[in-house]
Amino acid sequence: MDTQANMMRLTTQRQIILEELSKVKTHPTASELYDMVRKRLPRIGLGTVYRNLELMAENGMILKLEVGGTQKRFDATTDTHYHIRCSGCGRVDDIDTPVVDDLVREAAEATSYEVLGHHVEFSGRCPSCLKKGRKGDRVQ
Amino acid sequence: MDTQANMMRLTTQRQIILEELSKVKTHPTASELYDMVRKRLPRIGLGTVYRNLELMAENGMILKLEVGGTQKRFDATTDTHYHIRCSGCGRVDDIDTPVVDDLVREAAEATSYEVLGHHVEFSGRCPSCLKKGRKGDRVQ
DNA sequence: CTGCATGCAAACCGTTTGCATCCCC
DNA sequence: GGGGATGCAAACGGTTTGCATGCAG
Repeated sequence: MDTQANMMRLTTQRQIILEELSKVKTHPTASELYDMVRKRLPRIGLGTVYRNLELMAENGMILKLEVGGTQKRFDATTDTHYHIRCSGCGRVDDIDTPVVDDLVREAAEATSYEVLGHHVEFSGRCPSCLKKGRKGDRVQ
Repeated sequence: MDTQANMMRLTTQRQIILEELSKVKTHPTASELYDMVRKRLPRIGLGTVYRNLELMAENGMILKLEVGGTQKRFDATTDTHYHIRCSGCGRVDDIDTPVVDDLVREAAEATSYEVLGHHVEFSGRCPSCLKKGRKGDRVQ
């Protein structure tokens, strides 16, 4: 009921933000995205990026990932899928694992909440952090 | 290898923070905990609370929940379990659902990461927010 | 006496917001 | 001409950190 309702204008900024986000398979933070977009729109403001990411997330055009770490990350792929986050460098990748809808059903039985969705986040170490050795564990 | 190694001193502050955290089944934020602890240790500093929560999380004595929302939450129960977060008020509760270890196995096969753990976070509306009606959806 | 832990306050960093201007309808 | 969108910069809120002091071993 929020999804297609209040359709917003597709301004140049919004379009380019969306394009840049769609272009990558990483899950950039707002300021990473800001840097990417700024190469094409040098005068864009950080605030505009935040505002539009928020708006597009509300309208279901993109996904706002509230994963671990300090910064929010964004994803142009909106259908439910799981993520894995590297505890070494904070990088987030998709995990190509079947979504377990049963989880929601089970949860619904186990709580007095109205269960609306779920997200699974794996944690681990990405290949390049593995290569760098087992030294530092702390990040972000 | 980090867990019991650098064992730290159990200062009064640490002990009381731990006690207060264990006392509740909610998953308090650092400043909620700060308020609770301050009733017993009026001169404690917020920094001390943060420092000690961080330390205890590193030593596996407590869990740092990096769930959605802006603030981190803490949990004295350290064995893996899932959570549900109210999109209305941000409250976080345990979900009494069997932990799906298969998830980790599947994930391990689907990625080049070294998979270390996982967390499932459900989202929904808590009883009291349901009661308050369906109006505002936005929070935190 | 020595060093880790604390209290305090300032710094930090990601995000949000107020406001004047701009641009599209 | 009017209303939403933008750029800019200041404000915000949660967390971290530097530093002088305190306290346990």
